[in-house]
Amino acid sequence: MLAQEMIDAMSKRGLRVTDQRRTLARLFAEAPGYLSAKDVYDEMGKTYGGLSFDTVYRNLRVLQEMDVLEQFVFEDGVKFKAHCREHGHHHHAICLHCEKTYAVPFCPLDIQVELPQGFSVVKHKFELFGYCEACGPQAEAGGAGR
Amino acid sequence: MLAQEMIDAMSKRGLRVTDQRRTLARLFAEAPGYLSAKDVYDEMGKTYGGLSFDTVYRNLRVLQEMDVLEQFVFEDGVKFKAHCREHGHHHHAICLHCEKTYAVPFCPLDIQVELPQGFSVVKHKFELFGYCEACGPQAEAGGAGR
DNA sequence: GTCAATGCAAAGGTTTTGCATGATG
DNA sequence: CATCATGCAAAACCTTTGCATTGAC
Repeated sequence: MLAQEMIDAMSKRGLRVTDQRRTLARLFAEAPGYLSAKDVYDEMGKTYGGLSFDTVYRNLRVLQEMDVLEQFVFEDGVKFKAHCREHGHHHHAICLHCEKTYAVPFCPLDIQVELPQGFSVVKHKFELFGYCEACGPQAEAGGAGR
Repeated sequence: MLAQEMIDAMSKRGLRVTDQRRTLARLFAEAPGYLSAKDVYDEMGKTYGGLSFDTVYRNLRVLQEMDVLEQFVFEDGVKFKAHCREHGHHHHAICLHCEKTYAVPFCPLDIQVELPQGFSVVKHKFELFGYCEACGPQAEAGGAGR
């Protein structure tokens, strides 16, 4: 998602386009992978001296509620990335090194999965973790495993 | 997993079997679903007056490191349950109402999933969320969704 | 000018750590 | 009786909330 698209989305929904939000949009548009609230705070802090944590949280939340950002609960905390442009239902392969995500069009539920007796599925998760072509398995040593 | 098995596992690994750990084992052996640290604290607090949070956390961590307990990161926090007895690789269907988990023997990776170019998989998740036969879809209203 | 966004301060919740006390093997 | 587990207190951490000020439209 381009920074401009995110900004337009905010504007269209009646949110005010501030300097900070422009920078936030650019940050996520350019980020290769996921960013935690702290990542965002640190990165934005370089530009904005008196930046405060609550503003970062507020903006992350607003943007997530607008579907501009996607939230993902990692074992070491919540992180965000720009909403992916992939159309239709799909899943993700996430690189443990660069945390970039790749679309996986296949969905396990499209085939006949044997469910527990009488279980009705509401939601499902299917995620692959590993190393992408660019990072390669050699990245494993210093990887972001866990 | 039976409470006695958990206790034996602790003993075997040189941990001391205290009253509290016995109760903890029983609690997880009897719990239908997942328990958060707070759930455990509240439940154990009924029996132990001066129970402290740090002890609960310490024991949960120790038991998890010993593979007696399984940890699961829900969107609303970390929860624990007794390690499941299912043999071999499998996945889980989790009831959003009672949080009980059911084994799903099928694994998506057993069939030919088209992966991103050059992606090497290290780990994967496949989880189903919904309502089990006992709870039924009617539980949805008061369910533990989110 | 009006209303939303920000910064500041403070609070709430969760999890961890250090140290004296008490219980287990 | 040596050591580990516990309770207590306090801290660290993450996230949220209320209020005055600043800035966008």
